[in-house]
Amino acid sequence: MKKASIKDIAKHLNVSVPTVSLVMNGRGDEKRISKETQERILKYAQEQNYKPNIFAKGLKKGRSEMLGVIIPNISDVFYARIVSRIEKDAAKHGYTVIFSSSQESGKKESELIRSMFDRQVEGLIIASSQKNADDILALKKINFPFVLVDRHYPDIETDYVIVDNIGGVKSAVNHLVKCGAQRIGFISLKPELDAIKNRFLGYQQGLEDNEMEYISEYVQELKSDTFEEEMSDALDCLLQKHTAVDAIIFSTHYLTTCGIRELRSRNLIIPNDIKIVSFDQFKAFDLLEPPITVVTQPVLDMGDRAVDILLEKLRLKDKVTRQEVLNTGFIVRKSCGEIK
Amino acid sequence: MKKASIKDIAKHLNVSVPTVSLVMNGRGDEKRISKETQERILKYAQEQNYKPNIFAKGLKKGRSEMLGVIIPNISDVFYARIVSRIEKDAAKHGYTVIFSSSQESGKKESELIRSMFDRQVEGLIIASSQKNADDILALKKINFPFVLVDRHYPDIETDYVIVDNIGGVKSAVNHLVKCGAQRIGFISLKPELDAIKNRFLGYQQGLEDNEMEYISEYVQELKSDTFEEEMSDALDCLLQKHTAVDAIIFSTHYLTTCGIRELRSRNLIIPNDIKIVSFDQFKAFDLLEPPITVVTQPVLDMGDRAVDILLEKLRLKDKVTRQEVLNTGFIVRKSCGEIK
DNA sequence: AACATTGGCTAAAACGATTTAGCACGATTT
DNA sequence: AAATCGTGCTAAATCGTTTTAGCCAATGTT
Repeated sequence: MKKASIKDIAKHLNVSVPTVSLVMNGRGDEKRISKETQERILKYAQEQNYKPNIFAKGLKKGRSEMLGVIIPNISDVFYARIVSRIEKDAAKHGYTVIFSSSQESGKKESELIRSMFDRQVEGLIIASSQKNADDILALKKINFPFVLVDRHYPDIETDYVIVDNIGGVKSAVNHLVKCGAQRIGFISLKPELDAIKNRFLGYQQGLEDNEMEYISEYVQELKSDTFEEEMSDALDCLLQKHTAVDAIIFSTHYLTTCGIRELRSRNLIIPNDIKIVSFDQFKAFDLLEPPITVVTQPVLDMGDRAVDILLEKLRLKDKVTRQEVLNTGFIVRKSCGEIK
Repeated sequence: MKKASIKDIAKHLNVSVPTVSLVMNGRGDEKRISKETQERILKYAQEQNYKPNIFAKGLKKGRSEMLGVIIPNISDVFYARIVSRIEKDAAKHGYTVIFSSSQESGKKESELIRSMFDRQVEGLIIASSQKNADDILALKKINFPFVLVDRHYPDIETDYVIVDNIGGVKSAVNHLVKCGAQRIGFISLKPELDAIKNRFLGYQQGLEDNEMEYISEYVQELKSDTFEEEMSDALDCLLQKHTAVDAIIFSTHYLTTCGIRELRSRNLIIPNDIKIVSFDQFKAFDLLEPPITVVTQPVLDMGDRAVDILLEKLRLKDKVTRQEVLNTGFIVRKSCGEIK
């Protein structure tokens, strides 16, 4: 567990430093180092538990064998699971991952990109705050390998892996209609992220497909940092006496939990008084009374695909961009009642 | 966003490389470089967005400014939150964090320790599988700076930050007794981890403090990879007709969720038929019917303290070991009924 | 006038690897 | 006998920094 340098090895075996280096890098045959010498070197290196100094190697080769991952927030399970998958996949290919959270701040994200760049990561995987088009453009300009996950910039052509938000919400609308919903509300966030915009589009298109009227009062958009205070008013709007909705789609898991708390405090019974669907999975949703019907996102696949694409980019060094839109899943539970 | 080396800067300003280096490291005054030269260098470096090459620096100084974090599983919220805090704290002090998950495997953990060591991290924070005493001893032997969090080796003197598991469970027992529980069961894991052993000890001591008899049939220990299948039998044991328990303490959040599923399927009403307390918080526990009373762990504090201790160790390079046992919290909800 | 001090820098070595170019020797070819 | 080739290695340069030792000119001291 202590440090033997290539010099120590060379000295001890009476060979030159380059000879050791070549053999250790499997270039012994190519450089016609005799089998015998090769074996001596390999054996002794093994004994000494020799590991090349990563800084020396990085300095010479300009390669770090590190990938950077930037996400909004590691304590959100959603991102934690993506990262866990990325780390596992990257390790399989000899890459170490360093990650950092941007806290949804464009400025922090920008700093992180630069800092990772300075640390010579070979590629980046970014779930962007979407407030940082400048850096994304800069990365693209210098042809630095990166892949966006979950969040992308629709106006910038990049590699990305995202989820079919439109389709996901449409499937929720369709299911609610089948269960007899007539007036479907939509509680979402201020449409700062493309993903959120698309969930709204999915809602609209879902209504259209089912020949239902779009009523703007049925849509409530809360701020992501104060939704807990705003939820009550939002529900008031949706539940006004004469035109009360009989179903609600929540566009994120935390809106769902927050909304359920509020509905409970109004003594509304799910699904009798109101049916609900959550876009985005949360672990205990099956434990609630009633269990909550959800649109699920293919979290692990996103991690896998992002790494695949990044590694391919690293290998081919091409300028082709690869885009993937993954399908959502749907788990029917009791929060929408029965299909009629 | 491109690369200017110290050489380029030196050449352009007609000064030597060391001069630039000294100024950039704030040692200009100490080395009596004229104010004027210092300003020229700083200004131009700024313009060129000069960042020292991290490999060259690391090579020369033998310092990486990286910390390694090894945890069982990043997709467990508990560890995700710890890591998020560690990352934030470390960044404040100029350290980058690299982390990896051991998947509770001693072998994987050992590989990770070695790989991080090879990557020249300056210190490690480890939530150990506790199957890897050898490496921990080896690290200790060479006086490598590391801190254990959440999981420690009671037989090895190291720095660590853990939670008062005994006290936490005792507070659960006390509360249940106050609510009128007479026969308290305990559902836990096979005692492979010290933390789990201590939760059991807390249960025993809690009973003792309340002058209740310890009945071994009231304790069920499940395997961590098959607890879902075993839960049903475990509950059967606790709920045998004549001697059925009237309260259960679950020793982890996932045992709690699993247990609740089973209790529901038996149509047992919480807290009327049975009272429950969960050791370890889970986000939706307040949303269940009834909301679940929990023993909370000071997750963020653990992250903070671990980084504090590690940085102090790095600074002082002493051999003193620091141990901290953090207190648990307790949130009373309705799953234990009312205090009588 | 000889010596010491200060100010303002720089030369050169070092960190540990990789890479390029090429040497020395014997064997083979012409 | 000279030229060529193959074998098995090594010397030296290089990557971008930091650090140690010390140079040279100007000024101050005795």
